[in-house]
Amino acid sequence: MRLRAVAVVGPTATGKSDLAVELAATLGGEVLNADAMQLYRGMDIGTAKLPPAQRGGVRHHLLDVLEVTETASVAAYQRAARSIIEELLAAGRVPVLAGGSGLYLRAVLDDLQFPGTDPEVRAGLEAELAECGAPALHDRLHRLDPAAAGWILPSNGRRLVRALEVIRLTGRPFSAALPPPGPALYDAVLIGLDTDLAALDVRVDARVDRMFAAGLVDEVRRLLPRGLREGRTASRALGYQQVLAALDAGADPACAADPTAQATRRFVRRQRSWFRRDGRIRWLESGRPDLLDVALSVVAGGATAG
RNA sequence: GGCGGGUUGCCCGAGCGGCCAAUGGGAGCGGACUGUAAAUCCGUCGCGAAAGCUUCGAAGGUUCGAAUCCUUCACCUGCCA
Repeated sequence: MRLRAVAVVGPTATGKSDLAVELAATLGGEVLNADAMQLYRGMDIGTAKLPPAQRGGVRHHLLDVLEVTETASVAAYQRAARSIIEELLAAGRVPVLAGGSGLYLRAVLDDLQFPGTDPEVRAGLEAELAECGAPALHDRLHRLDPAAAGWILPSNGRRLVRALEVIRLTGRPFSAALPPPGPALYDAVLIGLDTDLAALDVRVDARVDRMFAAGLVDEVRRLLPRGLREGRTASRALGYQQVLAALDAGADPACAADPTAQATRRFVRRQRSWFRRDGRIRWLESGRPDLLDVALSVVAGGATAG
């Protein structure tokens, strides 16, 4: 069998991590995390990070590589992931990506190029956004780069800031739009795990309950002195965000379970709408008894079991 | 027992005679997405394809016209006893 990368994708709570471990174990590979929040050291329970004991002896990469105070970055992730993938392939090992961060996955598997960033330019634009509002930025973008202004809504401050930042830094229009999925790099096979929405919702609820029972609140408390609150990305993670809000409100943090489950259910829907339009993904029913076998045959090449 | 305040669409909550199927937020449903992506943002959201129909605790009433005014009833709630 020729050496190719594998990516296990799909919404939360479908069993991606477990399948990835099994695939890696069987194929002689290693797992690469493709989940923006599992990048963080100390964020274990709430991100459903596979505990070392459950990694089946398979080496995992890109877990615990950021402090909660650090802001995550797709571009940095892209560089790191690619360099690991290339090393693995060179060593004859199969890279198995697993995660639910759609943009991160595409950054690795597609030819996306992220123009640079500059903290000062960014800060300036963000200040302007706060003062003048998004529509003002959109007006400016419209003058500088009508194409970009056409596909970024006047209300989306975040993306307007980024577009203007790129233009200022590169002096060129920021016309980059997400390309339609082409052949994946590393000859990657994309395996999607999903199941009936109602069933998924039930699994999400149960999973959130388990997280709180397993000590998510304590985990958040432990991360506070390490700067969780100041972390731009980490403080927004599902569960962590809700526990922080409860603590701030002087409420019982255990009450954060409900909003966490709710937010997670909404997240699942966003993930689906992201992955759904990637025609390269071979969707498999999460939890089917022969999952590993079917996945292996998909990896082996084009088998139409499904 | 006495004097108040309240009851609005799945939830919270505006409206206080016509411009109200009823501001806004949340949830739900759908969608977008190139350096915070578990982020950010958009649409939709009583029923109906439409004409139109049925809503603002209940029943009456006043008015050309009421969620908005009056009466009674039910329930919730504040203060004084």
